[in-house]
Amino acid sequence: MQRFLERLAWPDPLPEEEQNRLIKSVSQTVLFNAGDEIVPAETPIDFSSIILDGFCCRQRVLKTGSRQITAFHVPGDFCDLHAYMLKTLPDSAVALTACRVGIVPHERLREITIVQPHLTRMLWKSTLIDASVYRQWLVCLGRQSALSRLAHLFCEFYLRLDVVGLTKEMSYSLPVTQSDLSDAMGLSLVHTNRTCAQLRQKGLATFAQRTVTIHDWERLQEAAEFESEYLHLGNHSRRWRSAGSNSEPAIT
Amino acid sequence: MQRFLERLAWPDPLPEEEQNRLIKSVSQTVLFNAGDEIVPAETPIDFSSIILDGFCCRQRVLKTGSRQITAFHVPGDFCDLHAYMLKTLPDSAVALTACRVGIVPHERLREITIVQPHLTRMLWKSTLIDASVYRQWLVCLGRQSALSRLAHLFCEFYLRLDVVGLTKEMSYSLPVTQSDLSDAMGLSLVHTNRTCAQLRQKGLATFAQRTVTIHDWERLQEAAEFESEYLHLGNHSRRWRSAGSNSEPAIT
DNA sequence: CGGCGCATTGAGGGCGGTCAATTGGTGTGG
DNA sequence: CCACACCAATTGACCGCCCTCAATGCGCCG
Repeated sequence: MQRFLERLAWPDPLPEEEQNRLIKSVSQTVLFNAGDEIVPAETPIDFSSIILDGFCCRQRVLKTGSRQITAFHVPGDFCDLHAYMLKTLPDSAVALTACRVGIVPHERLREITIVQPHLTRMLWKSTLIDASVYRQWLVCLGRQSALSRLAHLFCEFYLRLDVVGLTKEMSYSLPVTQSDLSDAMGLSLVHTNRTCAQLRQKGLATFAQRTVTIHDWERLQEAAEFESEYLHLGNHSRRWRSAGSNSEPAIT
Repeated sequence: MQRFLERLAWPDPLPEEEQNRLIKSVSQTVLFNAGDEIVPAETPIDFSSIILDGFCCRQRVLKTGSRQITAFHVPGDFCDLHAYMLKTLPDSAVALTACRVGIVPHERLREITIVQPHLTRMLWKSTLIDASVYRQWLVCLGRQSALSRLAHLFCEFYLRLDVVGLTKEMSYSLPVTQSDLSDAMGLSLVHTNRTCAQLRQKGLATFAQRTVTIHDWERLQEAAEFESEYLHLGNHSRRWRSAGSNSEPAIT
């Protein structure tokens, strides 16, 4: 929960009063197994979910059976804050690993919008960052090669996970299958596999044993045409403050 | 301005007090010519823009020169409400036709979040609908054929324009080039042209003289695997209430 | 009339898709 | 400890959707 609060008003700390309000708004925590549906598609819901532990995605399955992942969510992310105003979403949230999820009833969110304008803006902002990532993915899917897309995804995960302290040196655990990566980047499984091999051969990054290791951060970013601004992490990612070191906490 | 207000709390009417607040928050209106940059990329801004007349898009140009359009905006849309919390966006807003734009200083939006929680939620909601469209486009770009993508785009525009009264029978003006359509759907210009021809030959829809005419709404939706829910128009689009008729106003 | 922007058409090629088989790691039960 | 099942990763062969290059048509406007 704490790491979630750190990120919400990022890079500023969230006032204590608002922290408490948010913590109180979690009515319960729920556990899911890998593959479980956290939130079903096309079903009205009256709560939103924060990922406290584990990885999940939002996905849509077409009539042909093909799947498109529209977003990945890591610990600290709301996976369906968008449902607060929209109630029903056309895609479902699915656990990619075992997940611990905090449930926030929409009624509590509504109260927040009435008495906590600043916190409201921070929640709003977090959905706008989601949208910014969607737009970036549109650029990747529409105009970038398979190699660039995968490289971009690996860059994105690196920064997102770094903020919540889930990187170690230049590598991080990415507990998803190549099939998941394919369905996110609009590629076939076979081609994703070959592209991973290419990234490895070029000395850019390796994806193996569900772990990404970045060999050459500079060249990986170039290959991806990666510009981190769309993630709106400020320059406060630990990466930017002291490369390699992960000793100092970002915000208390 | 009025048609904008109708849509914001859609399908409910926006309370008069909030309507006035919004109207007052427009500090000025500005005119742009086709091709003008309405809002530059990577530049901090302190206002957001409502399209009062004309069509615009958000777009990103890569180093290779290729362009990806991430969104189209029609009259009544905020084209960069997302900039309210994020301040800087990596893509620019560009006028596709002559545009009349209402400028809303962020300071006014901030005041709204403090004293008008309901209106705040409606503005938040409109950005969430943007995000919902982005996710749908991700599905299109990632997993659908060129034919499906174009068909989907034509369906989407039909409903979005219908809500603001910009359709006539089963056709509407879409004042963009095939090149714009290509850059939105991640296709080459040549292939977009051929796919338009295919849509016409199949009797689904025609795009000519910057006008889309839908010949077979049912089959067009099938080809696109189009489900309108993601637009969150409720069932209040005039299309759904009385097909073909456009006499009764949706909301006063 | 010439220039310009957009639409259209043809030819050829490559990126990435599909089908299919194999390998390897892991967990389970005999 | 091995047999087996199962899943993910890997590799090969082939193919097609869509891209690129290039030329032509067409309407508009100065």
